[in-house]
Amino acid sequence: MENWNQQTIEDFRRDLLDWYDQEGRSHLPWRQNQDPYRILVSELMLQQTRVDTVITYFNRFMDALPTVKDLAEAPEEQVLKLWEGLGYYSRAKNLQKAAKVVAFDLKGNWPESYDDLLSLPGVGPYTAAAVASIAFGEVVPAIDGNFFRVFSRLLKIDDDIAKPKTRRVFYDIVEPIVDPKRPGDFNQAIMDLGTSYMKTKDPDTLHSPVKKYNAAYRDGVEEQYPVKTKKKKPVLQRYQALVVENEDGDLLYEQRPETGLLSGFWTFPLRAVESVEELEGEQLTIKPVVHVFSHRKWEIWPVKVKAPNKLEENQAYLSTERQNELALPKVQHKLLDAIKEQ
DNA sequence: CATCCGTGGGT
DNA sequence: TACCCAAGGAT
Repeated sequence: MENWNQQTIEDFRRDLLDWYDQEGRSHLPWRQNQDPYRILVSELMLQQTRVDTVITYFNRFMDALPTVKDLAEAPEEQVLKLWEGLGYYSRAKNLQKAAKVVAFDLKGNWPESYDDLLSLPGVGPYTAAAVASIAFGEVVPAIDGNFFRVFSRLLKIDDDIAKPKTRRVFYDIVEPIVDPKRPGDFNQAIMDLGTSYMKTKDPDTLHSPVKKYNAAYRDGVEEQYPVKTKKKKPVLQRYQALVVENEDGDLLYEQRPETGLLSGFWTFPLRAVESVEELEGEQLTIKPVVHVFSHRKWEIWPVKVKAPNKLEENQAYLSTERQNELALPKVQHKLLDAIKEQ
């Protein structure tokens, strides 16, 4: 592993920020100003999600709910509808919880330090550091995937970034490198670097503004970094989706439990089946609807069945209009498309 | 600490 | 196709 002296650190900051000032993504909508609300919303949306995907969601969200008070007072149904399709929906629920803390409990006075921001729902070490540095100028590294990748290559850090304890290793190494005069810009410059010249696949280090600091490139081992253990593949689960239409043309839905995957969302009633032979009712499609989550793969066979005599507590017939109002998970949209095609 | 938690894009 | 990845956090 490399060890930079003070002069190298200062040279690196200058080269990085000079490049950032010239070629950084200053056009991103959450970089218009340093409003902590806008920064927080963008950071929650960007967790495990690409910038290109987030931009549209972010602009729509800010148009609908421009202030933290607007978000705190909004119906959760509206917040989820604005989030529909982004995934990891607990982020949306936590974001609104955080907004309520700021707007109501703290009467609009934002927590400004890393430690205080950490106490907000949905705000972990990365997001707390990002908001503290970008919105409030605190000198703290915002260690995300870009940060891990960039500095693992620059300094040849061999620790497995999939291990939680590695965050502490990086923090100790990198904390002295963050520019104390421009911590927010420093963190964002690392992100811009990590998605351009130092991206995951096919990096362009030859033209990188910090090429001369890149030890892994110098030694011809850049593709070995970052060190990261692989994830396990999703486990296959088979279901049949019960499709029931009443005399008004409404469809039977079932609300999922308040915990777990897609918690609280409405879908067709899903029943686990061990094999296709177990399917009951009239099969509606030739091929199953397949949907892949982070850790599960659903194979769903829509079947038409007769209406139940009595609805369960968590069941209801929903009109087309109501279905459009609600945020529905992607897998439910796929099911609707599949039965519509038949 | 390992696992859970969505989705879309790239190869 | 099957797999990997992308500005992580809660439990």
